[in-house]
Amino acid sequence: MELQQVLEQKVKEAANSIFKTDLPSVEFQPTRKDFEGDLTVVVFPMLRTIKGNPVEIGTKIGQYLQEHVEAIAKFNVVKGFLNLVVSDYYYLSFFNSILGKERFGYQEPNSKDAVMVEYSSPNTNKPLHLGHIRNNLLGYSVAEILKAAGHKVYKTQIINDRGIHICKSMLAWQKFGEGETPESSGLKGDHLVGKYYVEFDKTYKNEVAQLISDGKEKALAEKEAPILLEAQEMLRKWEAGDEDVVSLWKKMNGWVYEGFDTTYKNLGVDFDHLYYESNTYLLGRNVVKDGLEKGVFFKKEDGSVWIDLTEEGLDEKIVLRSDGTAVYMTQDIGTAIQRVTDFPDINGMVYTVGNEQDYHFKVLFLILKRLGYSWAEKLYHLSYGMVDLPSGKMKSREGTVVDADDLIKNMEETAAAISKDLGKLEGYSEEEKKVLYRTIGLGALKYYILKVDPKKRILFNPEESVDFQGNTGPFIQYTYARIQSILRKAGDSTTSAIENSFALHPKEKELLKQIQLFPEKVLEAANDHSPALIANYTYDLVKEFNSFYQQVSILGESMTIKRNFRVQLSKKVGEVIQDAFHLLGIQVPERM
RNA sequence: GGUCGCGUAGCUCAGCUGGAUAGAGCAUCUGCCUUCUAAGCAGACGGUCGAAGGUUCGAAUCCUUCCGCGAUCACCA
Repeated sequence: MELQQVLEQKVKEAANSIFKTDLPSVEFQPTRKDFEGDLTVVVFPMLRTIKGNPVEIGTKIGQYLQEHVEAIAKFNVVKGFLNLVVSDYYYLSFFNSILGKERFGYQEPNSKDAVMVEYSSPNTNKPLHLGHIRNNLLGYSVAEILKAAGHKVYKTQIINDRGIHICKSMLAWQKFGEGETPESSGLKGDHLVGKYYVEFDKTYKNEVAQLISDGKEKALAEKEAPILLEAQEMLRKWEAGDEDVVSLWKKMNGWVYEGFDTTYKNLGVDFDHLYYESNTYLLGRNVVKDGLEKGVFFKKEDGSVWIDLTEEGLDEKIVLRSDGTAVYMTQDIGTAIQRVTDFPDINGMVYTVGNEQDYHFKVLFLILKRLGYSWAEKLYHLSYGMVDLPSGKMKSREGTVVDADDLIKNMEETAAAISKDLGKLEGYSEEEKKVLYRTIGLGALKYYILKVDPKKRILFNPEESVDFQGNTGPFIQYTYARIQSILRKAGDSTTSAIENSFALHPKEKELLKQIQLFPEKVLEAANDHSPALIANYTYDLVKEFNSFYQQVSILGESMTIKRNFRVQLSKKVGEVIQDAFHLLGIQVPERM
């Protein structure tokens, strides 16, 4: 990075002194594997300001660089590409400069604006499923990446604890539950509540079918099924503060939270601050009233309030019902403002929500901008694709979901089975093994999901399950474990100083180049809100290391200088793997 | 219908701020455990980058049109 800046300067200098022209910019790229060199200057763009043959121009600039830049050892020109060979000395100096640095690649903590990252935000009427897992992993990872990029980060979620959906579970439990509790049934709280949500749906469907066979029209039957009317009545009571309903609501939500907590803990995600919709759903109405006075919104004859977004190519959007009650949008406006009030230092928020809500967030951000909030410019919808099954969409009501808890358990079991098969864990206690199986199982799952570009949809086939070989979490964890094994055997060479007076093996040089990329990858991932960039970077690093490991003897090297260097190089690769995986929320094992 | 996103090897994905013969993994096939963990390494096979135009010295990458898949356009959340 630094070298590239120096080179850009020097190339401009060269153009100036040789061709008497100013170059607006210089284009670099890593040299392709099939050519000699480390960094390549593309000559073609210069032809706009320098007339002549690209090979000649490249050669002249190459000569200039070789003479004036110490780090450039050699060069060659192929067509319009000036390939620069960077000296071993340069890479060794670079390595020395980061040797003692912890978390090389992370920026100074809290050196940038505070950002709030929202993720998870589930409904409280059913357990979490694979879709929530993607959301959680993405949100958590992006939060960690933003931290590493220097931001202060608040992780949050808004728990959708009120509404018709939870009333459905409550009602079904009241009718059919016979006082069942998590304790009495042995069911995890969220699963118990989810069970009654499914119960409700069954009854509802039966009632609708009955009404239809009695001669009702379908649409009417769906609106008038007695159990639905009852649920709606229950919601009204809740809003009126009916004691019995509220206390049932508290009890069942409590069960769900306990269940969620377990799942979050197992997944390894956490939150700094929680918002509950039951506290925030009334927010926003005053803001809308103010906005109405300021002319941001307008009122229709029936009293409903709207915003006109046709100038932006969107439609009119309702922000307050004619009866004065809030819609989803009203609430989100209020919540956003509330958050900035609660955490005055935040300048920017990330909403981790599926791409089915793209339109909603586009509108929300526009409204906040029109209301004149400066931070509204820095809102980001981390929109991700749905996780689908081969059979289609996951539907909780119909039971066609991959349950989060089941999936995590499955992954652990698969990891255990493979580990036992390989049998490399002699000396490990049962407890240590359990921890390891979890590390590997979760590593496989998290990597599998995070390595794909967030905006792409994922087709998850439970039959084929998640791989443990190739471009996978366990592959990377395995490399880390191998490195730790070397370090255990290396003795004092893990800390001895590095001399930079020897020739690098090509594999060593490649590794150093790859390590050098880490800081910019972190910034890029933060900028793009994409954990996939970190995953792919780590994979490339690890592949490079394994190739080195295979070809070059580390502990078997007889020259002490080289042996020490290789040990330290391996150690640093291990650190980068660990730090990179930390950004994905994945643990690394000492052995596996 | 309008808007947005996606379409790269049999499968899963990189590459997309334009640059050299488009890269990995899985699957299939071939080698490599008397040397630091074979969840590994080395190699073979496999591509009209959805299609057609355009911009450019140069396009998987940018623009237009079309096709396919998905989402969205509620006084639902």
